[in-house]
Amino acid sequence: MPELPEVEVSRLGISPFLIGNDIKKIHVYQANLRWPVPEAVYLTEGLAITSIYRRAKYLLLETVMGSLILHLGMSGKLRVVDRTTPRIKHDHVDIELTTGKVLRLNDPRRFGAFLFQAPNETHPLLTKLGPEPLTEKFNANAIYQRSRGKQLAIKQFIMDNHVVVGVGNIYANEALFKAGIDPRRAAGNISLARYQKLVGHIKETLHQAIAQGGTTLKDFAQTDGRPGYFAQQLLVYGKAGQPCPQCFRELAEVRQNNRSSVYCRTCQK
DNA sequence: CGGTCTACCTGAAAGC
DNA sequence: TGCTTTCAGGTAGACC
Repeated sequence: MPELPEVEVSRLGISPFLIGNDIKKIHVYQANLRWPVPEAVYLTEGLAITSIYRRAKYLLLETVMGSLILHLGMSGKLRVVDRTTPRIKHDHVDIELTTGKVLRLNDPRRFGAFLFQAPNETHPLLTKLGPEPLTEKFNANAIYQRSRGKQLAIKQFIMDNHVVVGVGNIYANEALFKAGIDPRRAAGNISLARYQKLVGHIKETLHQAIAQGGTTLKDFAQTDGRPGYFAQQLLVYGKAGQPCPQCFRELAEVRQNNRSSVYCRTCQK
């Protein structure tokens, strides 16, 4: 499922229901997510959620005793429902509030996570992450320098969490198309000027998707339970064999590290 | 270290 | 129709 825009949209969607309200009880129906759910999550029962922020694709719900950490993996969804709403298949975790609302995590593939971090600590998973893509810390100069000497394909380079977080397969494809860069090109073989273009397109693409409520394919629903928006304008992802939106020649597809890359042989070099 | 590959899990879709 | 195979938006950790 979710790429960064969906996670950000989820954050915006759930915040009004959660911030300032008390956690009544945490219900873990399936503790075997990507990592076992730690007992420490129960330390937050009885406490108010003071803020919710996002780091990469992790959501952190803060209380004075520590933060609950959520990750949606490939198939996770968050919804805010009434306490009495019956659970459905793959509803694994409920964060029940004293308001009668419940933040409910549904995740068929269980690649998601529900973890905890103590106050003034950073969970080990969050310590090695690269810059946020929508901040100044992610800029052309920095990744140009970092890419020198690398034979790694540019697509894999920008999907590396140490380089920049939050660029998943969909947006890597889209941004490379907009920047006119062949996804297979060696990262170390790309000029600063082209990195400037690429960085701009990554930021723009993510901004657009957030603004439109997150790209919605089959797995995402709005956090208040309404179905999500459908198909923002993706230019190339999932469109192999169809005409390039720019030159109308057939879009090609290759696999890189087991992930599909769709690109235009003519427009991307 | 840099780069590649597997593993985790379910379900939809495609192939036969 | 039904069985088998492939693929899916993530990413840590093992491996060479």
